[in-house]
Amino acid sequence: MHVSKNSKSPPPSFFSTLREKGLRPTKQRNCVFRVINEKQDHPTADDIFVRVRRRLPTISFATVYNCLETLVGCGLVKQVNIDREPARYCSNLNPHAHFKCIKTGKIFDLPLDDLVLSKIASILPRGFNADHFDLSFSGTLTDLN
Amino acid sequence: MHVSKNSKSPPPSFFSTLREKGLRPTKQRNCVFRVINEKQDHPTADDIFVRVRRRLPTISFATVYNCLETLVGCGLVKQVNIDREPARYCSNLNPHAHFKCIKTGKIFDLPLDDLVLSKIASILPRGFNADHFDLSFSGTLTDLN
DNA sequence: CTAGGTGCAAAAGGTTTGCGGTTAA
DNA sequence: TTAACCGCAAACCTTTTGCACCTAG
Repeated sequence: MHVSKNSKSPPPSFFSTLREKGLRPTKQRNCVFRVINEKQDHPTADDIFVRVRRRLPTISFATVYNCLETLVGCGLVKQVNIDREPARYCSNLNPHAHFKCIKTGKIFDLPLDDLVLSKIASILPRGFNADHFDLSFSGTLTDLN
Repeated sequence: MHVSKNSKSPPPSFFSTLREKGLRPTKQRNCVFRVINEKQDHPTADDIFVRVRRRLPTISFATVYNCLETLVGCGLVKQVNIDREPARYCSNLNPHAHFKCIKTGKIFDLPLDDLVLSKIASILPRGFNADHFDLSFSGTLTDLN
């Protein structure tokens, strides 16, 4: 697994990233991308559909799914899969885990530093080459006043 | 207690665990449990249905799902969720991560020792109390000859 | 006896697909 | 101009549910 210094990369350019792959920066894709970036609350496809539709009242569900697939494929957003729940989408492209509060359903990002990343990578035996990993927790939050 | 490698009876924890919860150790539950324990290949509900049906030809899909839910709820088996794929079931109750080979689809267990477990727990900020975590990798296997 | 479990069929729910019409480059 | 994309509806696939019948304790 690739482990690098924990430098925060500049926000990816929506237009240049798509163009590099020969894909069109359509208004639907742009709008889906902006909705995910505006509010860091890990919306589901359904949440995104509702928010996008306020700006593009004719967009369809299928197009939202298509846009999400494209954006995830380009690395412009991340898909978050926790248990068997509907997929959520996340604009945080830095290495992080997720914590889901089982009382509120809210999802929190937990940043992962290089030390933790290398410890996680050390789990892999020789010959196991990971492209990708997912770490998620679920539990409750203590009210610390 | 008689214990042998090739014993066809399930580990006693099956009966006592269910009884402790006031649940019945039915032949359907027993069979599902045995199928998961016999072959450590992370079968899906569908795989389990096919294998169980060879022994209990009248068992229904819904019953397989019900049994799985019961067994997972009792802690007798673990449900493995990787990405958006169908759930898989696992008899390894020790702390472990999963590695999925993207070429073959095969799933491997990666044991987690106490040092790694405490490092993983250290990711949680104050006030985050995790009941549960999931760690999974995906990638390829190098043929090491 | 009876609470709990099974089997069946049908539905739910998230996601994907096929296709005719539209649009960005 | 034209390949890529959109919108719509229908399909897909895993999982859940409602209900009548059955069974373990």
